[in-house]
Amino acid sequence: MSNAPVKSMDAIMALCKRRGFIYQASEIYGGINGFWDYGPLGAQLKKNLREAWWQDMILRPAWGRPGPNGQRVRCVPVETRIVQHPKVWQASGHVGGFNDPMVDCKETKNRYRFDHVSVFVPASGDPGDKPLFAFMKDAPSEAKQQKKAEKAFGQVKVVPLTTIPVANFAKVLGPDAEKVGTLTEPRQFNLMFKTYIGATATEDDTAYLRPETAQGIFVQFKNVVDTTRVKIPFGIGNTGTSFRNEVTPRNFTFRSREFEQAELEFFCHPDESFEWYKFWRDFRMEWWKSLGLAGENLILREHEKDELSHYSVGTSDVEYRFPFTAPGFGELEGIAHRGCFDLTQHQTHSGAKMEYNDTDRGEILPNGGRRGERYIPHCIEPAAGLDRGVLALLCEAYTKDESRASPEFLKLHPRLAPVKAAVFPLVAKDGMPEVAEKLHSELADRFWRAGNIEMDEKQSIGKRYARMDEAGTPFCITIDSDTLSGQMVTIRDRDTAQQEKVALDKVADWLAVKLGV
RNA sequence: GCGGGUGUAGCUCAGUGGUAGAGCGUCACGUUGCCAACGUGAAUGUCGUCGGUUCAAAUCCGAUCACCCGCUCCA
Repeated sequence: MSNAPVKSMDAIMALCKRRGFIYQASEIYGGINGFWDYGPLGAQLKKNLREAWWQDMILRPAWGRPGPNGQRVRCVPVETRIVQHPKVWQASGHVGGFNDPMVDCKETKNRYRFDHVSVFVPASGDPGDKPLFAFMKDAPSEAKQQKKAEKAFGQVKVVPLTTIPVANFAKVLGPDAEKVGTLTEPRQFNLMFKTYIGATATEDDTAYLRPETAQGIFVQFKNVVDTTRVKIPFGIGNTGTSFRNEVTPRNFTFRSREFEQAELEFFCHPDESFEWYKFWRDFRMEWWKSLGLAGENLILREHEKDELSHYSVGTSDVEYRFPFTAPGFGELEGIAHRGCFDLTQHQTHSGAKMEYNDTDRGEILPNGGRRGERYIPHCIEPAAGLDRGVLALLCEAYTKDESRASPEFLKLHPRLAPVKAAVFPLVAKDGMPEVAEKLHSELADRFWRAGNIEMDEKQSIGKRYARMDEAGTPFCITIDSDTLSGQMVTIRDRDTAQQEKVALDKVADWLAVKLGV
């Protein structure tokens, strides 16, 4: 466990507001539960993260390194719609899976997912007038209820609450309750946003806002294969907004009802799927580390067997220790081996054939070619949350150091920092502002693709450094008397406050190296 | 959904029935010689929202919204 003190989430949120990273959505109307907007710095930070993903997953997947098959990894993008045919969500299982029935306990006010509650009942025979002891697996209620049940019945067995008729709930003792019969009948909660298509919309025109971007990829899989000359193994990436009616939006932007995903579906032959799963799992962890989430706040957690979806043979999460989850972790990205579940589901529901004709496989024919093999590809899904990524980066970057003139600052990685550099005249006289303005123009024209270059001549030099520290700007370039006399500028490093002298005409090249552009 | 807490300037907060406040930040002018320097001045609030009680409400009451914490859920 970390010895570092947990950072104050209140302080991080205050900085995010103060410096224009994150605002409450519709704030002047009192806000709206589960929605957050990005201000100027936040919008640029998130764009930089999205582009880093796009560059490292689509344009040059896995930084150009070979995959398990020894060849360069190939990925292509798609951009699919938030609104899909309603049948997409039936095929994907979301209409069922996102409608989990819940039971409430009237006594303890706790709410449980109906299919997560288990019950101790007599191993044989009738419980008579004794209660049935409900519990949550791996919760304190399990041992407590087991003890009571064994005292009442001797030999006990475990059955799911779903097998108990609602009429018998009166005999059920809730997991943390004192009295029997406090559990309500299961109720439906729809986690998908509903909408209506057409100007004269009626219930017949119901559609849903996507709860994940992945299904758009599966639905277009066949088109991509038929029109782009991709060959298995390959990936299809998709980024965009998704919606979930979270029961309890919480923890700043961590659990928002509208959020952005960056998902890759990597299609491969079933025999190679486990190797690809490990490849992507390890690369995704490395990727987040490369953006500054290094250290013990980031972990890769392999799911236990009983956590896995019924179709998945392996899933891991990249998790970050947020201030509000510490000492625990919150998920940034899930890397799932989804088998051929999704394509098979869509093949069944739509009738479209999702088989891939792999001409690199099968027996060798007399002419030297291959007979080919037809199969539904298996799929590895690294699915990242971009808003969660931004939040983790902000939390990790937030640094408090009372010994500095600017006690709060953001150690954002230069690749992600919304402002790449700032140019200051040491004092606003003696021609320094003019030199600064010229350098600012030069740098802005050269680096505008990467991010902002700012110019600031107001107030004392210390205040300007402090302002840039809070914005996470990695480099401040100061025009001083050495510039006027000897064409040298002073560049100050955000994290160390160390200064370095660089020739005025070499600043752009110096910065290009530091920014890696 | 339940329980607890909070809501006053951009941020942090004081103000418990009688004229809306402080520090920091922001802006302007002056100053400036490397880490939120200094001086002078300025702007910024329907006191979360709606309703009620009262001669009078930021303050008391009710409702509602939002955020934080716990439970629950979850990517």
